[in-house]
Amino acid sequence: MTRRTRGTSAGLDRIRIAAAAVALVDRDGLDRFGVRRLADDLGVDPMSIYHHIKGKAALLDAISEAVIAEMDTGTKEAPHDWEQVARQTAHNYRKMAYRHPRVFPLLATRPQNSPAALAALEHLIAAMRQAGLPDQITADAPMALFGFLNGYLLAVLSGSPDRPAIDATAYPTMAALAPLQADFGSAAEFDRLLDTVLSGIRDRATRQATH
Amino acid sequence: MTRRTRGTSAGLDRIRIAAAAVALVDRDGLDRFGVRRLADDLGVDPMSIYHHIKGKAALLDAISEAVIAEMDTGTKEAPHDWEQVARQTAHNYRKMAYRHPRVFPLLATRPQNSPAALAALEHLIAAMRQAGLPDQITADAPMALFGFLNGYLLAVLSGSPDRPAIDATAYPTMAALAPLQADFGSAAEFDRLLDTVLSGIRDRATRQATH
DNA sequence: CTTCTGAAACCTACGTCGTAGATTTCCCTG
DNA sequence: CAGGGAAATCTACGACGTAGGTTTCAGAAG
Repeated sequence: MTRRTRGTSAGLDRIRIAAAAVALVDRDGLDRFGVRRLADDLGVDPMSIYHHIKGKAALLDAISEAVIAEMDTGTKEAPHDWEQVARQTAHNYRKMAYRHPRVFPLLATRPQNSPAALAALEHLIAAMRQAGLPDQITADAPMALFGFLNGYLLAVLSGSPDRPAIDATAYPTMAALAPLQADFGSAAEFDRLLDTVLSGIRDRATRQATH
Repeated sequence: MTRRTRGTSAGLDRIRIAAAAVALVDRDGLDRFGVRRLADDLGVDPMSIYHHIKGKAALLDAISEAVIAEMDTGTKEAPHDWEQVARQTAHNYRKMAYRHPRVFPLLATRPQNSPAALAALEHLIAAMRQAGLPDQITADAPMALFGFLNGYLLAVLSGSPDRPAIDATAYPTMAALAPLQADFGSAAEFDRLLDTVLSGIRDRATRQATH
């Protein structure tokens, strides 16, 4: 009963494969991910996967696409204030990242061209434009916001669970401020940093408007 | 003449290995990087490398350490205005990233605990503290700045050389603003986004001071 | 001058990986 | 009932990371 006979259907398709791949990365991490292990999880011959997804690189694309698609709930509401849209998007993104910490490096590294990702961007900059923000600042906002989100979440999620203590004599200021960084990775820290980035966008907008 | 006799020195050490590894990643990319190819470049047996660096993971650590160390020129000047320090650090970081675009994902993914990296951080937050910025904002600044730098540079450097055109009917606002994103990856765009982040830090500081 | 010792390098071998190419089986259409 | 395409498996190849053993040499100890 170990293996299927040769021509019978195994019910494989892109969706099922991507879901199993996400589960495998969540469980074992990116290093241990591979076509053969994925085939084992699916109870299938490794080469069967290639009839639906053309190679390992495409598999990684499918993983990031699946994880992004899982995130797009609740963006269909009426257009709010652009800052509310940005905050909501950022928090949804963070939630997704914490659900799949070992998948996240894939998202931060690869360009995101999936419909779900583009729709979220369109929603955000449409709200900014409707609010009357200068076009150049609106055009720059996605890179500023998602640049920060990707870099910050990458640092938080791939940081070692026990952060090394700092040498107080070599780096006195860092040592003095260390207590204020004790909530590393917390929602409170995230809110502070997100506020900083959004403040920057707002500030640049008002400066350019009055100039 | 193909191979060395067995006990003779090949002049290997951690420095030479790391330099060759950086050159190999620069040339062939992270996917093609491996112990055997590195040994070929060095004219050496693969296992010889293990007497100086204990495994592939440690090799990647050595690569990122070498690239960071190459960056620390010019931080020994007198303490300037904190914004000048931040801008200088950011520009140095960007220069390094553009010199080694295929190494950069390594830096953005791994926590940076090398002395060179810590010294740059200490320099930055010392300048902020001396300028009288609130401690919490100073403590948050490194994550805000390097979060942005890592995420943004990752997007710029690993983006495909030909960016896909956007669907004007599905995403009208993005299509309308596309001309303003034409300088993707340029120094001008970088300066605008860096200004945004630094404005956010400054703005938060003044708001907290007057509050 | 001889002997010992440790380091540096190489050689062999094992299990794993991604995937190209050929083969088998099923299902659907004519 | 014939045949063709789709889905799955089987086989095989080259490359990878690295554990364990072997060889050689330089310098210290006697």
